[in-house]
Amino acid sequence: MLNLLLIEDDLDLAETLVEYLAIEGLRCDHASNGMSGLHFIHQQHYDVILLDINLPKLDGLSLCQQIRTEGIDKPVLMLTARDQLEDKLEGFRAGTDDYLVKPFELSELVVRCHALARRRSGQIKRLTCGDLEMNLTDRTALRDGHLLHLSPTSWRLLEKLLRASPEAVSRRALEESLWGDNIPDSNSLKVHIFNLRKAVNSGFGSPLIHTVPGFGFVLRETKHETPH
Amino acid sequence: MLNLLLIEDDLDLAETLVEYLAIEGLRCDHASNGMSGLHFIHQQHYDVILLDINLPKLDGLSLCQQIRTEGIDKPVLMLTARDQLEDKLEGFRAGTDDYLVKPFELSELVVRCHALARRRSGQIKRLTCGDLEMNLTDRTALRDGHLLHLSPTSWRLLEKLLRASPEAVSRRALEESLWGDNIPDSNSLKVHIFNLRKAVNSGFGSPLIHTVPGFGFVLRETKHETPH
DNA sequence: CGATGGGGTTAACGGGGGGTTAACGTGCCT
DNA sequence: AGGCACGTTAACCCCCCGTTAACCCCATCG
Repeated sequence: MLNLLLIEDDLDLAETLVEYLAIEGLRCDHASNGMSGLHFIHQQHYDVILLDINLPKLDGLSLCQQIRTEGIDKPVLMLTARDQLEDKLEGFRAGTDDYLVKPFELSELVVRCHALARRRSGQIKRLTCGDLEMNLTDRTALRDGHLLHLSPTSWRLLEKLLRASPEAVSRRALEESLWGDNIPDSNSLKVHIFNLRKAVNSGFGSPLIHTVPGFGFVLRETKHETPH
Repeated sequence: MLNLLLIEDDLDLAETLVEYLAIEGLRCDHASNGMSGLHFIHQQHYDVILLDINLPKLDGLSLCQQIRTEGIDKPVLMLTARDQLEDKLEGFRAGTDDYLVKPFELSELVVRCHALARRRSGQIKRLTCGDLEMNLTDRTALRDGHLLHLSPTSWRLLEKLLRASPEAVSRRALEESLWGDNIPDSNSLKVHIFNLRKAVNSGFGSPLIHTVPGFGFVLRETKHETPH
């Protein structure tokens, strides 16, 4: 879920926006002047910052410039009634990422927020299954929030299984994805699966890696038990 | 210098645009239909893609969707005469990053291009990660307020890692950013990483530079460790 | 019953990835 | 010349990790 910060001195407009954004499933804090907005930004993480230009205490352009020189690289979307070309150019010069002229359609604001957030943090490609999450870009794997320690091959195995999930993967396919054409004739795969199981299930309740007898393995949250 | 691709079937408009962009110092290739545009994208690196929606062969929306599903994450800016809300929403749904309605001011297009391309391409003058901060203008690096002494290559290494942070960087990419095409076949990178570590971690508690086994390195604040 | 075979577990070994150190050369500064 | 900073290279060490071969469990079947 996205986490936004709205910096806007028109309280009516702010309230409307926050409410609407909530309906659309976006959390949104609100600051009513520039200094307060700056404070919020330093305090907490936001995916996108919605910034009015006419603000008391510290105007939007200065605020934007300031956080940029501070090295804060958060996406900024300026919301303002100023529709002249020179205003826009000034906004971008100050370091904004997008510029929307009031009055605007709420739904356009929402999709632009998503676009901005995706470009910055959404470039991260992640695979998940239950409480297991694999982050391809920073190459970390987490189970229930805890960092897992995976060897290179364990990593590749898990990636393959996760990509296929909830489908099962045959031994053959797994071996091929690890070794290509020349597959060792030993039980190497078994050992790697074993290690992977140990790493993924270490201390956690339900196992995620299940074996499919006579075929291969699956990664899925709950395996249907059929009492017999 | 930015490298753009314009996909637009109106040849007059295209020519005008390309010329104007050249004046502003932006290189711009031109494709006159969707299929050709796709070909260009696969062929070469672009910083931003300018995309018309009404296109012969393959329309802009489909093209955008397609490259997104291919995992191509380049910034896309849609240029179109369609100004209705629903058109815009459709554009963003297809995965565009920005949407500009014709006719538009050329200078606005330029600043939006820069905004889209800015992220990893250098305009940011100050990079930080935790208590580490790097000031590109006066070429100083501080850790917890203390000045770090970095050799030129250590500096370049750190900059590369910092720009990518919190993403991991492969050994290959690091070597290429240091030496370009002719990479030494020795363990030079190892030594430089070692020196950089010494400089960055000198006397401080948590290390910031982590190795990703079998891949490369990351710069990030320490994550939660597993309870064994 | 014992044989068989698929799957799980464990430990030993060996190579290599990665870390560390020092020597050498080169350019620069005095 | 001498000193210094820096990049490169080679040598060395350690321990992780992949491989392998055992062994174990247990189901199925003759």
